[in-house]
Amino acid sequence: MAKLERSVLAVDVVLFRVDDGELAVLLHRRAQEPFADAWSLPGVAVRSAETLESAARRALLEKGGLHEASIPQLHLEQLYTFDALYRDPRGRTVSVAHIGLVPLDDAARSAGAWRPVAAVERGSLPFDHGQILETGVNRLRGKLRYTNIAARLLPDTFRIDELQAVYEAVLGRDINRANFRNKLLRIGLIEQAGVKAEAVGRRGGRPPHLYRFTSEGVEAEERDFV
Amino acid sequence: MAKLERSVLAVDVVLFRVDDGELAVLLHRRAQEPFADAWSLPGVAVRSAETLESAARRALLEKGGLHEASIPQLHLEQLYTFDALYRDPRGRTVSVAHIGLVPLDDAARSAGAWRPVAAVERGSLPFDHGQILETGVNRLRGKLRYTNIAARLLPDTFRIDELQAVYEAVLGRDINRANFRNKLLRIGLIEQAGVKAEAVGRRGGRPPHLYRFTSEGVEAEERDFV
DNA sequence: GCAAAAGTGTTACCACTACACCCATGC
DNA sequence: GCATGGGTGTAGTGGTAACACTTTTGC
Repeated sequence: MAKLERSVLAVDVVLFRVDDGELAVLLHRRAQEPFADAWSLPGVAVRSAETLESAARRALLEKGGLHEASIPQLHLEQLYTFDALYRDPRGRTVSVAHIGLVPLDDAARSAGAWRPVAAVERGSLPFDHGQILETGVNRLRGKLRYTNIAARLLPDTFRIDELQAVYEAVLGRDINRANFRNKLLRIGLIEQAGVKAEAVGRRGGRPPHLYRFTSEGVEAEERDFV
Repeated sequence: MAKLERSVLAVDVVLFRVDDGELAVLLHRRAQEPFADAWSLPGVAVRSAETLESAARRALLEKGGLHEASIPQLHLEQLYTFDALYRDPRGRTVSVAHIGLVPLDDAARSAGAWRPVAAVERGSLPFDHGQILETGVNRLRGKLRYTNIAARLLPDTFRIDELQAVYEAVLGRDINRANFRNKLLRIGLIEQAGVKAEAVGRRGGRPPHLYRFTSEGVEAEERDFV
């Protein structure tokens, strides 16, 4: 069994994006033992002079394979602190897991090893990373319902069908198009950005308006959105 | 400024109970510097061979002044991990804050230094404990809305007016008696425990039934209760 | 009987669901 | 014109809020 004399504090990051209607997560191929060559969540040990968030961004830089420029803008938030005594065979390691979100249009979407969440076998991940991923997905689903966190998965302005695709990818179910639209506008979560989107890559049909999230934070909203 | 060479992992606990219609928190009078004699949240450094939850219970035992017998039964859950670089003047200390709940009838209610949450001046608490307390209150309020966490603030069977008092104390607002009752029974959160309560300490009026929380976990409920 | 507190029912309103239909554009 | 997708309105349904009313006890 692992030795427990010294404790290490680490961070692991569950970085999400929505890709072509699917929720995807960034994985990292481990170079060293233990679990060499296995796909894991990117993570690093926390240095004594950096915050957890800094460490999480460093994990994405050093282990994530993302473009460096896109990392400072990413939305990052704490997920949960995992502390099982023997979760790491090298010794006691407490890991503060984080969730990160990449916007649809970010260049980071083309870099790194993205895998559809539905295709990741939880048991195949090393350490307790399967549990961390599961916790992350559940948290993201929950926050989508009562916060405006979807804004961090989209560009500043977007079409409503893109927004709906994000909700459907994360929640894993279909949503009625008309009601989705009516509700989000009625409660003031989003508003028209005025201009009409150019018809890039579209196959005809009425051109959509662009929308943005309203500035008022909806963090403390009391009701479900969807 | 503090030195950052070595990192310490700690836990702090926000222990709640409802006392006479008021939400109360357990405080601890610090014996040593820094902040000697100040009232703070109970907390300890995590040992390398114990889990965070064990450390949190140990904090309640060593710093909380509770009866030892009531500590193993307490509901405990992680709140958030606080990591500001200079939150502790002695050096880098990352603290995994926890929420704890004591049932109404527990003997622990008579032990320790309980203070009404509304009366605790956040700025008077040492370190970032004011922020931790605020985060804890908000989390408790949130979970009351969509989980059965109120069960951990009550005995196994209870009267509906006691349950309502818990909700009102935590949420900080009045609730309509008839609708509260109808809804919680309709959605199956609680059920009759069959017997009628004895009229101990009551001043007349129809004797109330006793109720219990239904066994089905309501953790993942999608809708607000209140 | 009267007060007090538990328990039940009623009504108006509002939000959600499902669905039909209209609008604006490409071809 | 026709297909395609964006945008709007409506009827039915069900939950919520406010409140009145009934029931069961103590005195």
